[in-house]
Amino acid sequence: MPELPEVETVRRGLAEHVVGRRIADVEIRGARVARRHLPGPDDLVARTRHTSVVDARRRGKYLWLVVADDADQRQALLLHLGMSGQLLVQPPDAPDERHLHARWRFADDGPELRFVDQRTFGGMALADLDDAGIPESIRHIAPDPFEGAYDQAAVVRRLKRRASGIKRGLLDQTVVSGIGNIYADEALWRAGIHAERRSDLLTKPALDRLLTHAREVMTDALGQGGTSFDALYVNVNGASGYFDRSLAAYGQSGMPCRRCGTPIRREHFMNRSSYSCPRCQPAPRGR
DNA sequence: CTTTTCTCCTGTATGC
DNA sequence: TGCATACAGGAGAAAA
Repeated sequence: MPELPEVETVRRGLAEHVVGRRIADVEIRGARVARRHLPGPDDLVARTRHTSVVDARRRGKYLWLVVADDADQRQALLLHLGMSGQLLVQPPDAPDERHLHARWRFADDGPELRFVDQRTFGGMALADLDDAGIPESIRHIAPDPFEGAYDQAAVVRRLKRRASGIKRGLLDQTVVSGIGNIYADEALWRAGIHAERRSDLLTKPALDRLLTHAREVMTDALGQGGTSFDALYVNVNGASGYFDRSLAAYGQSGMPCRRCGTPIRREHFMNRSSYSCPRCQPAPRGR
């Protein structure tokens, strides 16, 4: 479940291993992985081969390679890992992965880049960059808490106007991006707020503290290389992150709360699981 | 307009 | 043992 810390870990790997290299060839297998590139996979291949990778950037859970052609016309190769996507830097002679969907070979004949995705919720598309350097197709995605463009007071004002559960707001990528189910639960646990508390009934200071916890828990996770529960999330070298050992709420049902010892509970919410401490995060009345 | 629900996918775990 | 079902959930389309 790659969220901001996991995607940032991957972005750093791309910055180290791919930026500065010239793409010699691109191979896309099947129609699904490039389904959001409306002109089709052949168009994507034709427009990215023989370009140079000049940057690797990220907003929320989206990341993109900035590629430049010989006239220095720049475009974004926009990538999303979805649930199970991996970007792997592999020796050209490494055997194909079971769910290999795309491969980039480079003019230097060095390691190649591969997009592997078991569930294919992830994918790629080409996009134009706007004046701020953001791909046009993700203009609806709000800045994430690590960006200069992030305005926490503005996010607080938006959450203060929403008449729905606070966790929905945390997960809404048009409000604040990068937070998924894991870090939403961790931020809510740190803040002592139940997922279904109404966003507009929380105080602005409480919303501000919650967002600060969200940024801090993602900073902590980034320091551990992200969270891995299984082999589905790995960095570009195939290595797992270690933040799963530090999770206080997510996936911890039955384990004692690290603050008060009460067993962590699991509830169903928005067609997924929510984990919280019954004592530190009391459910709102009238539910 | 805002908010909610549905759908895409496949490997793993669990139940009968 | 074998088959059916639940579950993991990001994001966008569709519905309310």
